[in-house]
Amino acid sequence: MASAEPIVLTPTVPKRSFREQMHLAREDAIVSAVNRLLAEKGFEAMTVDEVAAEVGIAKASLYKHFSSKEDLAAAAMVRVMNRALAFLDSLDTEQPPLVLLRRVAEWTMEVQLAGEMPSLPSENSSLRAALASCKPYVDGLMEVSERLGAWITAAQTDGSLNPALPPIAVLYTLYARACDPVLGFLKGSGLYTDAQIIEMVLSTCFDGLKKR
Amino acid sequence: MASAEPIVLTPTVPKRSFREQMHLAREDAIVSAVNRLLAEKGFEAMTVDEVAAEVGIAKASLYKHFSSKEDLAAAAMVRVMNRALAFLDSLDTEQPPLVLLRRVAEWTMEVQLAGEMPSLPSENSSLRAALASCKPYVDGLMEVSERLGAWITAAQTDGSLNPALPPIAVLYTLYARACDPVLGFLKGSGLYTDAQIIEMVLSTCFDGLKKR
DNA sequence: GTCTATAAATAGATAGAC
DNA sequence: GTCTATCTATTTATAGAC
Repeated sequence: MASAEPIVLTPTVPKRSFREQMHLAREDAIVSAVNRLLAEKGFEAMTVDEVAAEVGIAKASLYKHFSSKEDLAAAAMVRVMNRALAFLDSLDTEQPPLVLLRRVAEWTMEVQLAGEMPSLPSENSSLRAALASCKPYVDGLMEVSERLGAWITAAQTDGSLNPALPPIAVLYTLYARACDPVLGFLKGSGLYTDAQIIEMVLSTCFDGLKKR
Repeated sequence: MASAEPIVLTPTVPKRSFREQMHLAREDAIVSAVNRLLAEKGFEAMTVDEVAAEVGIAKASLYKHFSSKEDLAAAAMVRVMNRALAFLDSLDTEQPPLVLLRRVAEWTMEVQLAGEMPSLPSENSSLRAALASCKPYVDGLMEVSERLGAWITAAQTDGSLNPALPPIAVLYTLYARACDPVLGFLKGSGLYTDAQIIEMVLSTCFDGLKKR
């Protein structure tokens, strides 16, 4: 009968929630390591052994969380995309669209200089296919693209952005700046602070090399 | 005695020259394949087996010409550098320095769209070390940098290039445009011709995204 | 879910015949 | 110098005990 059952001091709901939190925390640590390695050496040069070593768990345990190296990398890409969306949400949309676009470019460069921006997979990498069939990634990318696209056309309408450029060219240019090797080059020169580097690249991006 | 020696109908000098030509032709074919694969998938994803297959020779034969994968890639990088130097030599230096710089950027983009521009090795790739200790490459890179550097300062002096930018930032920006993923993005969209793509990226590079 | 141990495939590089 | 065959190390991924 029911009266024979012992009193349970730790209810199952909080307990499962705690376990889930632990689970998510562990996965977050994994994704962080992947993200860092992806930024440092790219998908091909990154090994699953390195990831496991950096997280401090056995490689086999990794595969309980993610079923392949591509899955691992895709999770990191999804997180970056979500970070981007969160940043877009944090912006004051009352500002002029050009200012918003500039803030976005600035943010991507900060992320890159922090060593947290995964470099793009080359055109026919196995990661490309995995990303293309990863709904959270594709959805996130589309969402970001639509929001930026709206600001781009708005900035072209208000006359601050060059209206001769197709919006898609502007969008791709901003994406490319997020992984621009110029940042690493200038950082490697040791001549400038991160802030100076970002200012210079923002200037070349929005104002161009020619004198104004 | 000497009178007993047979008459040699094929002198050794032309024969060795012919053999050397064959040798160089073979090596050129190898370097071409490496160059193409390097442009297509990067150093890490390129395999020596692929190179051998593309050239149509056995892998072991490759290693008679080049002692390692890094050597193979370095040879391709050296050739690109020499192509760049040859292009610089072909320019009419009577033109304004800004025009010269624009022509250089245009040329690098043409090479990239032709699938012949090797992508940059990531910061701590094994290729980096190999290149750093490859004198022909380092010398070529320095020569190119010095020539471009002279044009950059000249263009800043004559007021056509933004004088607020450190010349090294301009130089690195031009190098980065040579491997700009925007070209591949736009090409992949299928919306524009190669000439249109180059024109757009040249515009964003020199004129910036903002309206002038 | 974590571990140790190992499978299975592939990489770069070499041996040795011709 | 070119080939076939092989070595050695590494890599992705899994088996199976706990």
